[in-house]
Amino acid sequence: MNEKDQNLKALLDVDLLKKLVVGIGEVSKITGIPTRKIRYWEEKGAIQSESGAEGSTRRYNYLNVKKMLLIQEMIDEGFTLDAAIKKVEKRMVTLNEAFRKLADTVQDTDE
Amino acid sequence: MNEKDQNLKALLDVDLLKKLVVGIGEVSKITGIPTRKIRYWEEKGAIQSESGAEGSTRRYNYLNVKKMLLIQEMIDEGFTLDAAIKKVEKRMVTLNEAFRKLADTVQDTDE
DNA sequence: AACAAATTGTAGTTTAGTTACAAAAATAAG
DNA sequence: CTTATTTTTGTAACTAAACTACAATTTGTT
Repeated sequence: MNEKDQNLKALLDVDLLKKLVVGIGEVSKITGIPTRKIRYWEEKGAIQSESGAEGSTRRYNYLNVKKMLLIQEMIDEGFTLDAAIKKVEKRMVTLNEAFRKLADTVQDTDE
Repeated sequence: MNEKDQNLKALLDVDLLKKLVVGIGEVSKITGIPTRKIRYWEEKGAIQSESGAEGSTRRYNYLNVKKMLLIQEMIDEGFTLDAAIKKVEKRMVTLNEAFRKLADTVQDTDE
């Protein structure tokens, strides 16, 4: 493991990053998407919050928020919501995979 | 910029990471530290939430949470709260700096 | 115009968080 | 062991954030 990776390892706690889940109001502030719209997108299946049980409040992780930003981008470019969802879904496969790999790189014990 | 850095750049949106601020309940779930204790530590100046105005709710970012975890570690090792705070404060200088550098590495436009 | 897709509004309710008290444990000092 | 200090915990009364479940409006298509 080289120096850069070690620095990264010391700094970036991916386990922690995964647990940093924010409320819908915060997501709205971050992305500029109204909360009402976020809930609608979720109804449509565009995004999945970690709400767990019914009656509890929605929580979104890093990748969820990223996904919303991407969907919004697509829509701004003129795609319909459905088309945007499909496009972004593909993109997310790669991102999820990359994220998993990053977790490995950073979390692995020294070689 | 090498391939690894590029992958990292595509994946890790540091601007977004900075904005991922969680509520006190979430922090409590993540760290195992009771909310009451978190507020006490904040009174003592051990941590600083991004609560802005009075009456508003506390928000904690990645580094805030990291700091709490470190303080808890120190306490578990037998340090007093004050000693733990001082120790961790030093550690955080480095972490903050490393974080700033990471932001640069990842956010810089291609060379 | 007519239909469907997408977004927005909101009343009433639940959940999460706040402050400002005080009390109880735990640790250190005399 | 007693007193003082630090640290942690409890909780009542209140405010802020989020939820659901309706419906209405706006936007885009045929």
